Amino acid sequence: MEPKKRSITIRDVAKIAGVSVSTVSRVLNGKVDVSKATKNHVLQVIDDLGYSTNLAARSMRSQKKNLIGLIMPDIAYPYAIEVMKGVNQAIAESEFDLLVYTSGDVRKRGHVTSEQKYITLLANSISDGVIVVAPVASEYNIDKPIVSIDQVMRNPNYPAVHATNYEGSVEAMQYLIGLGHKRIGFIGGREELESAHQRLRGYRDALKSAGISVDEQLIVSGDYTTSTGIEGGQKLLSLDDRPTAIFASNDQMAMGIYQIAEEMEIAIPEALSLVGFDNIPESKYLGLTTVDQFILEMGYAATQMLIKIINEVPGEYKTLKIKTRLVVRNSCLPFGETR
Amino acid sequence: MEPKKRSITIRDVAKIAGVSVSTVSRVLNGKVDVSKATKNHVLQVIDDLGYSTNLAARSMRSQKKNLIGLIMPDIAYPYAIEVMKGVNQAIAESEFDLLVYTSGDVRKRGHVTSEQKYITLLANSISDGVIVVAPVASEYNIDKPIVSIDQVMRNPNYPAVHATNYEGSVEAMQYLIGLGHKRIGFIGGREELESAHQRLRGYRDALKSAGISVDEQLIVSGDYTTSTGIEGGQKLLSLDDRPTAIFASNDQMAMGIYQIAEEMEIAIPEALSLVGFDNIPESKYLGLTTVDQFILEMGYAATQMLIKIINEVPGEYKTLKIKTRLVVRNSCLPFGETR
DNA sequence: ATCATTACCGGCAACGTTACTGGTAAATGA
DNA sequence: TCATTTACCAGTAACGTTGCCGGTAATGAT
Repeated sequence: MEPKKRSITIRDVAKIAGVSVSTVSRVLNGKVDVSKATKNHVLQVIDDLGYSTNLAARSMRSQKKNLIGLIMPDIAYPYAIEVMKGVNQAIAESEFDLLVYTSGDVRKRGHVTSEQKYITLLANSISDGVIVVAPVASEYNIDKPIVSIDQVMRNPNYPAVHATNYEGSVEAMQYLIGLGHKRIGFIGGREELESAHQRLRGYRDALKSAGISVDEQLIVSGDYTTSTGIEGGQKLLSLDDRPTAIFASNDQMAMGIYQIAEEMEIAIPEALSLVGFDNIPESKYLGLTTVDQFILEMGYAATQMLIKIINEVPGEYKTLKIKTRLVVRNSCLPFGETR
Repeated sequence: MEPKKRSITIRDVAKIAGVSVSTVSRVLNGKVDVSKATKNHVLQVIDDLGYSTNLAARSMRSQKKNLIGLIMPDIAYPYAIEVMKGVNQAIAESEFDLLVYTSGDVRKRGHVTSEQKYITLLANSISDGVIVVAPVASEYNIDKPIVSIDQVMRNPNYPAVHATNYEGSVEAMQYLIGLGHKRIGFIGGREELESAHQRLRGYRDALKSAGISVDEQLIVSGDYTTSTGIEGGQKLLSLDDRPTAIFASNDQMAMGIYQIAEEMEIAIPEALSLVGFDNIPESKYLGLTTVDQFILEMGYAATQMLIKIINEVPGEYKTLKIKTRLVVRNSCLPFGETR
């Protein structure tokens, strides 16, 4: 356990093996200009000494790092986890390794928008490319490929993978409307994210085309977290003329609604129909009807795209839209039924 | 989108700001020897140019990196995710950032045990310390602090955080035995992990002290994955004199048993009592009775411990045992009841 | 036997940063 | 006023690695 003063360097290996530093480097990188005998010998010494190359130094000197960075605002929520699974899967099939990077709460150090800072830091330093989830900035100061997951606000020039948020939202609403619901509440997502806007737009448009006027009272704001789901649900369910259905713009907020509804003794689906968005694994257990946006697949696709860009395989790399799908479970009932 | 040839370096900043490189470095690191005027000016230039320090170079030169590495064999299973949550929480409260590292399937590159290789790589390169989850190697060639989660096989000298696997296993078995079960199946975990051995030992000992002889037929092997849960369950449930209860040595394998039991039309808990280990989030939804080993807390504690070691706060850093707790849900029934 | 080619390897510079050393001008003390 | 401290800053040497250039010995061709 007593830490060594200095770790073993390539120079140590060279000295012991009786060769030059560059020779060691060459065997390390599988170059041709080295005889089999010396190669084996050096390899042996490397093994004996327990040498391992210093990533920092290598990455500083050479270009290819075989490392992909994944940047997320937080790590501990189902959406993020699903993305990671997808990314991880694509990574496992590739020659790359994954570096998941989270700064916890990025605001803790006093910078309000340090997202960019972290991205540049990571990207310019040690990775070949970056995947950024739910990006809030519109531009990044980067000399490396970057692919974003979830829609990008202003700058559509970055390659991105995202779901058909608008269409999915419309479909969910049509389902609810088709069940006969007219007073449908809506809980919005994080303002800074384009997905939140798209889903709200879908909500409004679906109502309009069904000839139902939008009651602004029924629209409350949230930020995709469970707690705002609870708050929003509370607000909506305390209304004098409370909604008979709620469309939460993600599943996690829908989970919050389950909680507050139970607390207020409003049965789902008997007294309240509920639809979510995302289809996180928990929804299956909850029996929540939701819009599947294939998060895992998005992570997978984004990673594949990034790898292609890094490896410079030719092709057009633009936004990739993944079709959502409504999965009906048992959190909804037709309006009027057993109410 | 057109990548720049070279990223902006500290030298560029220095040139534009009309100061020396070392001065820029000093403002970057908050040193004192720099006037307010120049400091602000340099900061301005940095902002204008969108400069960000190259982590690799910095980490090569200086000692402190403010980065902690988390190494896991895989990322996409509930246990790992819970650990990450805990680690992430401790990170958020600290001055450190987190680097989650996974090599996908480490075997894909032909090295059977590259776990060590990856750890040394990461540790010696860019982090101040490493947390390794479910370690299989007994020794690491590292000059940085290391804390392991889950029990370490042979070398108890590394500080580690782990659950009371043996005691938890005994408690689970006593519960099952207390319900009147005598033929209790067991599915084991990954051979290389100490936790697997401890849980098996608990199984055997509990039976012995209850005066029940161990039927080796009832012990099948697994590797903590859902699929081996299915296989093991199949084996056990196809036995002529099949068990009335199964103790799966982790929840994920228990989930596999739910699947195979449903397929074989064996009702849980009516026809089969089931107990797991871990208490992953899914278990709550499944209604699985299981041994909670507070995974998240383990991640949290391990991270705190590592940070203390890195910051050299004095104290004894040995193995920290976290007490397990049996959480009873509804996957078990007394023997003979509604069978 | 001579020349050209090839196989192999060592030396040196550079990547972008920080630690250290030391130097100059301003501020302070007598 | 002069000496001494202080505040500030520039220059240089590393950190561990890889890329490039060039050099020697062995091999092949004639």
